[in-house]
Amino acid sequence: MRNSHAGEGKVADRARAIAASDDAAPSKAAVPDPKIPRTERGRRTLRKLLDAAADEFGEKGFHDASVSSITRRAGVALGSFYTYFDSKDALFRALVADMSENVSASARSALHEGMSGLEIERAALAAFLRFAAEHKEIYRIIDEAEFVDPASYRAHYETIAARIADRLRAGSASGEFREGLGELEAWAVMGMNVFAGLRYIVWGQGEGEGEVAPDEIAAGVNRLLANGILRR
Amino acid sequence: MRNSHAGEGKVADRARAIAASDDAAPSKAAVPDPKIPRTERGRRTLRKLLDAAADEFGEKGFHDASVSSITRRAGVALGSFYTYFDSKDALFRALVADMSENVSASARSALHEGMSGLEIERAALAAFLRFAAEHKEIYRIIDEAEFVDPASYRAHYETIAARIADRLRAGSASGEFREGLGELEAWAVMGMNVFAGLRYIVWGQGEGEGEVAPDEIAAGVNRLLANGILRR
DNA sequence: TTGAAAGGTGAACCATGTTTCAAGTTTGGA
DNA sequence: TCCAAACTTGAAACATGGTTCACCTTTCAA
Repeated sequence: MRNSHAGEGKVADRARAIAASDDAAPSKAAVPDPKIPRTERGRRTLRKLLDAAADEFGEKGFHDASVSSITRRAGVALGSFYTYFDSKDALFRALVADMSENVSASARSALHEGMSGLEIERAALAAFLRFAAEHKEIYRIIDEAEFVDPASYRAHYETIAARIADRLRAGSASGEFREGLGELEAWAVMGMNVFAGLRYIVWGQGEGEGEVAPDEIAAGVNRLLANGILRR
Repeated sequence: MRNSHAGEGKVADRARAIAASDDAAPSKAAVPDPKIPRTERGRRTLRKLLDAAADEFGEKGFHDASVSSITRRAGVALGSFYTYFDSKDALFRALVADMSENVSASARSALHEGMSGLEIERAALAAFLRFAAEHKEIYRIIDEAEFVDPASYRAHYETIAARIADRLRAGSASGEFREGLGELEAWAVMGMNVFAGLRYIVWGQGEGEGEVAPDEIAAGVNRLLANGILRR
């Protein structure tokens, strides 16, 4: 994990998103969690903590991660942590909310006007896989939310499923998809996507490396989704 | 959780499976984890501990579960726990191995000679859903294995995926399924199944109850799997 | 320039929970 | 009937790590 590519970037925008943006935007009622810093120095520290936390949680999981280790990574004193978060849990929740939002946003931005229903599903999956490749922590963090923050865990999947269901119904309405698609199918689609990402992005290829491109995976899953497995 | 239906049964067979069966069967080299008891009393205690642990882990998750709470449930002294397990982790591992084995067995036993490829997939899913309905802890326990016992977690899904992949390839070979089905499709199928179970079995219906029968769910997913979403 | 607010520090406090242990009690084969 | 092995017990030793706190430093607006 650590720094897959350059140093900056990566979680930096995550941090920024949470830590009241630098410029305009009147704080949009912000996430309740991090106590928003009032000075530039404060924003930098919060950012360091969030970045360190994402790495730490991604590597060790919630319970093996420790606040002191996080502050150590961030190069900050233990006590400072509590200037920004009420608890280890609060930090985790902030991270979950943010990651959840980021995946959605990422998928959303991959969709364009004029795409067919099928293209939309393929593009959304490809975007998700690319996001996961860039932020492998997402799986561990979301998965662990099942235990640390069940409400967010459920909300995460229900939100995504709802969005997929809407798209499927729209496809049925337009005549591109068959009738009768709904929630069940949406959950099935989501499951396909999540597991494809687990196998090929998070765990990578079994043996002699090789990296399967997100687009190939998305194409394969899309074909299955379109026509099923029956020979026609 | 606790006692959905009658008292006995449920996890009892799980316990028995691990705790060297009462009757014949020369201990089949047993799981390395529980130190196999030498007396009848010992076997009873081990069984009680395993049952209590399955409930406890299912309800609270690994970290919030405590050894003392487990022994309390089991009606056994704290110290006795260490007569049977080296650690809390060891107990958890034993449970994961066992549950994993039980799901597989359950699905396997639902398949009969002469079923078509499609029927096999439907039956396997229906069996899995029924099993999950009876042992809702399975989701939490397997999911938590990602953090507590990563190797088992991976092994669990890889084993299942491999089995599905074999069935898909067999279907291609027999001409029932289209060509080109393989690992990717297997993972996608597994994902559909897992998420369908999460949504409809573990989380139940969103609003006004109603219980969707495993068979209905399996039928719906099976139709998607067979023909996809495109209108034909 | 200045001082009040914001931020930083880390030792110490605590709560929790795992594991050990020395001393009984029960079991079951001889 | 007998006793060594198996099993039980629960208090206490330990380990870990989250959270607090009293005091110090930096920031920044006036």
